[in-house]
Amino acid sequence: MGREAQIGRTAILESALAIADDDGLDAVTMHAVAKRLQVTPMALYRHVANKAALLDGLVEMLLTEFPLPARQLPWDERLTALAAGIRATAHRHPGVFPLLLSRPTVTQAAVHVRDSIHQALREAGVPETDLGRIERLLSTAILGFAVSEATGRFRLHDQTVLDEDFAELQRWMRRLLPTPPHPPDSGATLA
Amino acid sequence: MGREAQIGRTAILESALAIADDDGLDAVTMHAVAKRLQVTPMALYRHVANKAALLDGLVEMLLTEFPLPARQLPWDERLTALAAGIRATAHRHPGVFPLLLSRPTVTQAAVHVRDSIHQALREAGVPETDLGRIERLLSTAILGFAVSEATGRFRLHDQTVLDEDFAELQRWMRRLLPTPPHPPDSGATLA
DNA sequence: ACCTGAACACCGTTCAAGT
DNA sequence: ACCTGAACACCGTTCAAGT
Repeated sequence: MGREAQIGRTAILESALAIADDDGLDAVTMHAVAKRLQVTPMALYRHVANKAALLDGLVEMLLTEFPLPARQLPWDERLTALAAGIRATAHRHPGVFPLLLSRPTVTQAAVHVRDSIHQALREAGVPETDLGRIERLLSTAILGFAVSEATGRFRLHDQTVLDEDFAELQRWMRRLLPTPPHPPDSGATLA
Repeated sequence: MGREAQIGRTAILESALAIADDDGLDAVTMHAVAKRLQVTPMALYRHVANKAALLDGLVEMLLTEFPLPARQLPWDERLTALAAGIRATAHRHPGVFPLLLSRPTVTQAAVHVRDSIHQALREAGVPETDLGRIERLLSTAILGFAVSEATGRFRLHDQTVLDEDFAELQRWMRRLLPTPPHPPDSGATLA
């Protein structure tokens, strides 16, 4: 019975991501992915349930790319690094990235990202009851900006302008959180 | 030669919007729109250039729905009302709304919305050089949240939770702007 | 001027058949 | 177990033809 598999779920997702990066999300069709793998479209259905499942897999790949910052870093640097990493992923994969704004946090990788933000907010002094809300609003602001860049909503503006926009957004994030991340390095903190 | 037109651009857009509201954006096909108008798909091409132009038209319809608040209102109430109106449009048209996050501000209706925000920010004391940046960040945060609701990213949360999320987002907006909108009504302001 | 009919190259997906 | 071939009901869009 056995027959050595020519393709697998990972190869399918990698092909689909490459197509999306090169030619946009609309170019990701079952036919196109199959062609890139030198296989018929129907061969894909042994490895992914359908096209929706394939897109879910692509989103999970992006989430896995987000660089979770080391726990040793101060919480504000962790938030800043995570936001920058998310934005970098949007720049690398503008075709797939907008899908992130329509997926609830249910997969493993998505939960890890959220937990990382929760932990940083905890250390920032956010009360436990507010963690969910603050995380939703912060991640929505970051995702909204990154999606806008990915889709070309800001296409009339120079990259330098958008970089400064993002820096300002980062400053807003900091201003909205309760406590300063580390006290100004004066000896007063020892008193 | 003349032959009385059976359909027009407006009827096409209204049909397309109704289909999107009922069955989602993917259900908006040239065939489906034509069928609803009791016409062949090819008849549409006399009134819209192609499907992309039809979707552009839908976005313009949503922008026209945004209720621009009266200029007599204090600027903070204007921003609050505009944000609430944008969110209400997302709730009414969840299928089409996410397209707003991929369109630059070029059409007439979009420019009117942006100008309305610019004027409110001016009265808030935002320096002229910062108007563009602040407007982009504020509108991105509002759109990001509304799109998240429209797509179902927050589908695991109750409506009451999301209402409170949005209220908190509104408070953030206020906190980030330079001056208080109207002095606290104590006699001290007369001194 | 506006709409139709026929046609084309695509889609996603099924089913039975091959190895 | 995995892949293929044939098939189906759709897509967006063209072109020439009808009124």
